[in-house]
Amino acid sequence: MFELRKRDGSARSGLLSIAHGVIETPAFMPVGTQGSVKGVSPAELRELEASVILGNTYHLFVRPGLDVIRHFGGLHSFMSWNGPILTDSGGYQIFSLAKLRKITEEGVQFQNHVDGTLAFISPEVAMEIQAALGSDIAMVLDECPPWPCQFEYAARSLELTTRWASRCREANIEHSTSNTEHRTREAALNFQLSTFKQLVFGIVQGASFPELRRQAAEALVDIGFDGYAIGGVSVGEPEEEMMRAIESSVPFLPEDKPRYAMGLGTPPQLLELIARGIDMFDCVLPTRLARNGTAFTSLGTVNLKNAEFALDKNPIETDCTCPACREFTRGYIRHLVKAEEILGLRLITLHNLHFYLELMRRARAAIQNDTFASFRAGFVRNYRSRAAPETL
RNA sequence: GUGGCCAUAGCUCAAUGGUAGAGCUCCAGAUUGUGGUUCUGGCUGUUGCGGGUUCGAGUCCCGUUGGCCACC
Repeated sequence: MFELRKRDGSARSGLLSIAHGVIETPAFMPVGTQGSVKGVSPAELRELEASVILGNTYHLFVRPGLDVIRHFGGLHSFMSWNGPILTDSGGYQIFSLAKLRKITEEGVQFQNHVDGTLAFISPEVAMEIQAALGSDIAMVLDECPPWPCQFEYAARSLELTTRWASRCREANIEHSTSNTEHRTREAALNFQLSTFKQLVFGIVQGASFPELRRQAAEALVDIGFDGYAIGGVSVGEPEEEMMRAIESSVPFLPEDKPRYAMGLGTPPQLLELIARGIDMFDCVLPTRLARNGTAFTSLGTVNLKNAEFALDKNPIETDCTCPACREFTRGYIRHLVKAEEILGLRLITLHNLHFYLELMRRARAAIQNDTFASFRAGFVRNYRSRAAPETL
């Protein structure tokens, strides 16, 4: 259940209580696509105070597959993470990774990107997989239209996505009951999994068309979900268009349910989105950029591979309390990255996740203190990307 | 000492006698429901040195220096 505790303008702070814990919002969810936040152990995630992580239905379905996941009693047990998990439905990946997609009313047939095997995912299958994964929050299967996208295509796609959302809702209810019976045969280890009800979030699509976004939101609210995501953003569109998609969706979502902007975003974007009433985020930027040597700081991103850091004895960010900054210099981390030492990627990943999670903590505190607007303005003013001032 | 082979970008190597290139390194950039991948740019040359032949030499000839191999 979601308890909205504080508002500051349109920004909100709340508590989302789910099976494996409580999530304070606004919240950032580190992405753990294949049952692992790349390079980071569950213990480290706890130390970073990550309250929820994201797993991916598509990837885990393709590999290791449902039999293995079931054998280990679900994703929590498999990866040894006992905190909340949200699973993406795989909709986005089918469109970004898989080949030979064939979309029908029933579902999507595709060739997976690992070994090319043909597979089929329908709304019911997506929910079955997520039930087997045992995630706290499941996402509906959606079609994520590309950008740019014609109105006709977006409208037709949205109708299908809406029908799929409805089917996912029904499938979830069935699984919640049948699951309990099934799970009682599992080991005691899994008892907890059998006793909770998986939440389901709908996904607002509609590309860049405000009228479609509104239709999408209203249709989802009619069906009734535990939370509402905004999808079809961060697919290459300009930032203004992304913000417009958010602004044309949020007003039609209920106040008392969490709102999740999928796949976003840069630190300034997160604050802009919080200011527009978003509660949850996931984004690969902190982890992916880390693996390419880019670290987030309050002044913007720095590419630690750059020669200027070779002799730098400062931490990535002064006063940062993350595991990387407590012990290591920029010069050393630069060396590790240049030498392709795994530790370098890990340290920057830890730092970047810390940066994102700390940003959320500060945002929550600011909302509590009714100072969010000035906090946001101050942060954004301070934040500059050396790489690309316009985009990061 | 004699004979042979070799010498081109920081490295490993290309280049019919006709505008000296590639990969790696290095220097930068991209990355938004994952992409340790990948992609995109950029810098670098007295072609070991000195002569000669030629309209034109990294390429052919002579000398020389250095390296490697074989044989005394």
